[in-house]
Amino acid sequence: MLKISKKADYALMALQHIASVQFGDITPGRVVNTKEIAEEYNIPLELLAKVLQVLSKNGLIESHNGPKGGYLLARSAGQITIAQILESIEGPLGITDCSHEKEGEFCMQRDHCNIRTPLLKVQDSIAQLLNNMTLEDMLGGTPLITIQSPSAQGVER
Amino acid sequence: MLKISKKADYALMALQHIASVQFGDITPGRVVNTKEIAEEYNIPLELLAKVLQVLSKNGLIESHNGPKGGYLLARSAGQITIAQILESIEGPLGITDCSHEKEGEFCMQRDHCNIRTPLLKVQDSIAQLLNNMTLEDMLGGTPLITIQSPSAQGVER
DNA sequence: ATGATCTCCGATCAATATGGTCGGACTAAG
DNA sequence: CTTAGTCCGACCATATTGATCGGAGATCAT
Repeated sequence: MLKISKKADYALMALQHIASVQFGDITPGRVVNTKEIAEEYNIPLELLAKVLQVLSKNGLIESHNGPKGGYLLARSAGQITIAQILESIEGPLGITDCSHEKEGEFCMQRDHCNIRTPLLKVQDSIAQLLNNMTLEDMLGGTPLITIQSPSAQGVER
Repeated sequence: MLKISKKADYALMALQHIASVQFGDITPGRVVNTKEIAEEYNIPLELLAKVLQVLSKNGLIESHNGPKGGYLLARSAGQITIAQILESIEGPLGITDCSHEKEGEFCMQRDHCNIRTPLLKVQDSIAQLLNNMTLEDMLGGTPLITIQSPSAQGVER
């Protein structure tokens, strides 16, 4: 339960990769294209492309067209939260259907609903959790990808 | 994103209702049947029935067959956690596909995966949150349902 | 300047999971 | 023994997700 979609998974992997390349010590500032990521992580190329499109559209990354083109983080890794990434792909956080009810629309159970308040509390807790975690935290937490470079030039955050 | 299924919603509503009846001051220990819950909360009868079957099968509630039959909480409200309820309906908690990988099966991205560890951390936090919240907490948080028929115990509305 | 190639982009199709429904089996009261 | 009421298990329709295809735009090499 509460499984996030594959697309969201791919988005996280891709952004982590872009961040590690862009802010790494090997080739800082390098532009990275879709194909590179897809091959590195065995992600279907076209699907990943679509995911990156959405991230670009939502202002998380910048796209550069043409040969030698690719993607670039729109802001620093510390300024991109997990919540922002997931919401870009899967839409706003909502444990229940009635989380974002507009004025005038109610779920069929609303009038006698007994679980709305406590569930919203749970939702807030999760939101807080995801908002306090950034891409930078992900870089530090796990061993970074290591591109085949014989001179292992210490990769750190 | 991270939306829980309707069935899980219904399960929570039903259990909250059963608990509030069983441990309430009006008719303590009363058995409550599917129809009563379905009508009270406008839930499709047959679907709710299926949900309750699963809860019964998983040992959260006890079923009593025949006329005057119905369901009863298997243990006290304080001993039933939200996590147990949700997992009964939607299966074990798993943010990612690789959360419960058996020995020998790996996702296609596993060898270079860079997000597994941090995501598992997030998952643990959510699990802790859901495990620390019980049905009893839900009873206290919201105004209890009020059956509007002090005289007749039976058909209303 | 121009061609060609490489990139991103939008619309389309299949697979899975969910929401919802139907008829049968059992139990216990009258 | 009859009968009404309950739980139970298998079935179908729909919606969301996963994956795919061809086209438009931009940059570099000639």
